[in-house]
Amino acid sequence: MHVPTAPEDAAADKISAACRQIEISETAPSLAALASRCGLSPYHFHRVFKAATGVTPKAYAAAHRSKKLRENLIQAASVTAAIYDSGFNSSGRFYAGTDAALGMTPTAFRNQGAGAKIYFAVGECRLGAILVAQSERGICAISLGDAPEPLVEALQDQFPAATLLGADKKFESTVALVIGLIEAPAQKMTLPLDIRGTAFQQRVWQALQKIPPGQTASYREVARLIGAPGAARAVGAACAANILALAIPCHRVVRTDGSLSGYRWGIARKRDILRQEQNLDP
DNA sequence: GGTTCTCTGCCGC
DNA sequence: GCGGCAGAGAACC
Repeated sequence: MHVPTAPEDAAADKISAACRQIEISETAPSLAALASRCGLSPYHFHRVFKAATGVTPKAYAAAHRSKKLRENLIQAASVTAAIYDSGFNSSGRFYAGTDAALGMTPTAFRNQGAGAKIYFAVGECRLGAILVAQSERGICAISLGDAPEPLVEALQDQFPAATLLGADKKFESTVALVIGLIEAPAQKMTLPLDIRGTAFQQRVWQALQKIPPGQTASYREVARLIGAPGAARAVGAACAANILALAIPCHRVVRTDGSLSGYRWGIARKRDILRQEQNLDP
C-alpha cells in the first residue's frame, strides 16, 4: 500500500531540522539562511517556526546559547572560557545580559552548581506523599507520589550536583503551608518560587498561574494566551515538565472538550485536586 | 548615530 | 498555504 507523507509531518521535519541547525552552529544562523534551507521565504519560515515551537528562531537560538552557557559554566576552567565556548563573541556583550540569562552573576552560578544546598521535607496529605524542596532562591520542587522514598530519589535526579538536606526544623513549617494549599486551594500562593526552565516554559508557567482556582483552560487557550496560538502541543510538553505541583497549576489545563489528559503525578490526583477546587467555588 | 536584522500586522495570490 | 510589504523595535558596529 502506498503511504504518502503527511504534509504536517514534512513541515515538522523542516522545523526540527532548523532547530538542529541552530544547535550545531557556532553562532546563530541568520533567519534567511535557516529559511532557505527549508525552502521557504524568511517571512513564512519565521511564522511557521513560531507556530511550531512557540518561540521565534532568534529566541530559540538565544535559549540554546544560554543552556550551553549553564553547562559550560559548571564544566569549563574559567568563566571567560565558558562564555566564549557558548558562542558569545565578546565578554562585554555577555556581561551586559548576564542577569537575564542566569538570574545571578556567572561566578555565583558556578558555585551554586557545584555545592548548592537544597532543603527538603516529605509529608503526608490527602493526595498521598508530598515532597517540598527549597533552594536559596525559593521553592524549587513540589512533587506527589504514593511513597516518600521515590520522591526523594527523583529530587536527587533533578538536582544531581546539589546537596540535599532533610529534616530541617524551620523548613517543616513551609511544608505545612504547601499542604494547606491542597486543603484550601482558594488561598493565594505567596511563597517565593525558584522556577527553572526555558524561556518558553517560563511563559507557559506564568500563564498557568493566572488561571484562578476552580477554573480550567485548554492547551489551545493557554497557547493563545502566551501569543503562540499554534503551539498547543508545546504547551502540553511544558505542563508535563513542571516540577512545582500545585504552585504552578498545570492540573488546571485540560483537553478542549474539558476531559482530563495526562498528569505527571497521576490522573487520579489531577481529578481529585480539581474536584476540591471546584467545590470551594462560591 | 547609522545600519542591519528581527518581528508582527496586514494584505494579495 | 505561501509570499511580501511596512513599520516598529532590537541588535550590532
